[in-house]
Amino acid sequence: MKTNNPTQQQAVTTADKVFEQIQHAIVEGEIPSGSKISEPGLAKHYQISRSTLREALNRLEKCHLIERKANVGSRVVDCSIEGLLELYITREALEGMACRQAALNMSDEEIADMQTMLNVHSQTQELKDGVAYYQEEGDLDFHYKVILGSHNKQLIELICGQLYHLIRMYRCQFGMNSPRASRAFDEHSRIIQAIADRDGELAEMLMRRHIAASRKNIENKIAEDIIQKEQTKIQPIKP
Amino acid sequence: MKTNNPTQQQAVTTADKVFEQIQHAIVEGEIPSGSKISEPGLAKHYQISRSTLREALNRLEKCHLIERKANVGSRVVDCSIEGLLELYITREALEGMACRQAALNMSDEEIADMQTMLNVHSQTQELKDGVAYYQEEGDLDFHYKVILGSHNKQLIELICGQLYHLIRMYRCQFGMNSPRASRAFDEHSRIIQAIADRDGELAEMLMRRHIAASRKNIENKIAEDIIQKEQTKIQPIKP
DNA sequence: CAGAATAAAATTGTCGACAATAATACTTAG
DNA sequence: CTAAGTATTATTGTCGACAATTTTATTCTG
Repeated sequence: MKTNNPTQQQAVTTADKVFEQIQHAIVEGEIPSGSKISEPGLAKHYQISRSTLREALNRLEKCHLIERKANVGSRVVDCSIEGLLELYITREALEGMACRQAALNMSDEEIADMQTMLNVHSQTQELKDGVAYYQEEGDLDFHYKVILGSHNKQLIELICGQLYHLIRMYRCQFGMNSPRASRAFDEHSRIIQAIADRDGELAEMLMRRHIAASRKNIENKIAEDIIQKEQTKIQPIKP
Repeated sequence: MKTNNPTQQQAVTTADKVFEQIQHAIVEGEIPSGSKISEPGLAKHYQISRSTLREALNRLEKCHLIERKANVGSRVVDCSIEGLLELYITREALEGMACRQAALNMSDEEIADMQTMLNVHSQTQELKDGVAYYQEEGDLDFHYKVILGSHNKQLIELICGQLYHLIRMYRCQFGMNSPRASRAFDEHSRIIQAIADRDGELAEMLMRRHIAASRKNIENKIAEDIIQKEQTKIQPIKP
């Protein structure tokens, strides 16, 4: 599974590597959301000093995966339904604008590139017949391309560098590989069309509807699965 | 001058205090934008160990005031015109949405509070007769209240905790205490009205126009002052 | 004299130890 | 037996030193 986003430059320092490992562990739920983080414990577990662990924790805090309080310690953010909805509202605002900017700033090559990508996804989708694959990889590919297409460093950093880690975490924790594949495909198609037409206003509107629809879809699913959530929580590394 | 934003909890650890000092120094231009940061130098200057300085640097990186490269070091972000425009576009998206959410989620007391604030500013403005005061303090007060009124932690953190430090930095570096006071006042007034009417759609639209207008205003001013910019750069702490 | 290769200096990353603060266990008074 | 206060333990914050890497200075070769 391709979990990493395109903005993240390659890890060179050991703090970077440990950061990625812990990030993965949090996103996948191996370290449960809401749990307290023991600095000595984690440092020992990853065979590193506490200083470099703290360096890694700082990066985790940067992408909002943990929260720190002075003289008390760090906790993994907990995944509440309200938090998820707030996240999607924020995403709607940012990606909507990114999509508008993409319509203005993307090069013709980038647009052509995205259209061919959509065709590939289309075939894959026909083959796998509406299975979750599209949602997992294709969906992220599409959104990343649009965001990068905005050519706006602020937007790219905020969405790819920060929000999307949280989104992936929520997706894992709440187990949503939503069955919106075919409808999402149509929506993606129309968005690309608007971008190709250089119609920023329409592109933004469509992207916002796309995300809002996704949010409402999730809202419905959660009401069903909410009881099972407590049981599916995976054990932490250190009990 | 009230430079701190409302989300920032009180500094308790020494790293926090040094962070605030450096933050102030960067925003005010005492440490020039684009300059390299010497860890040993700054640590000696603030009489602290390099470890706690690095802790402070991590927080500065969190609000996008410095950038780090592995094994190379930190630089203060440099204030380019493109960067400023990108920042305002991002702000337009986020604050627009915050304003929409404020219209939906603010309590009646909060709204009343904001209306009285506007009256106070109105009088102050009449007294000082359109001087920059309104832009400096009143404008920030208004925007902070709207953002907090969204009751959305994601939006609040992103805007108040991150973007606004950069915005203040740009304001200082480019010396913009813009003379849009009276017009901005009218715009604020209409936004509050939309919020009071619980009209989220209109509130978002008005806020986006308000920020877009501010952006265009800046765009014009910059073209004039751009030559003087290099000369007005203040000396760094350590040469 | 110019440019590449090498050596020296400086800077960043990592480590282990100590100090300050918070959480826990225990003692003692009511 | 409960509750407040105190002592103990554990955790976080800070420090100085060493290792790894980059930058600068120097040397050597064409």
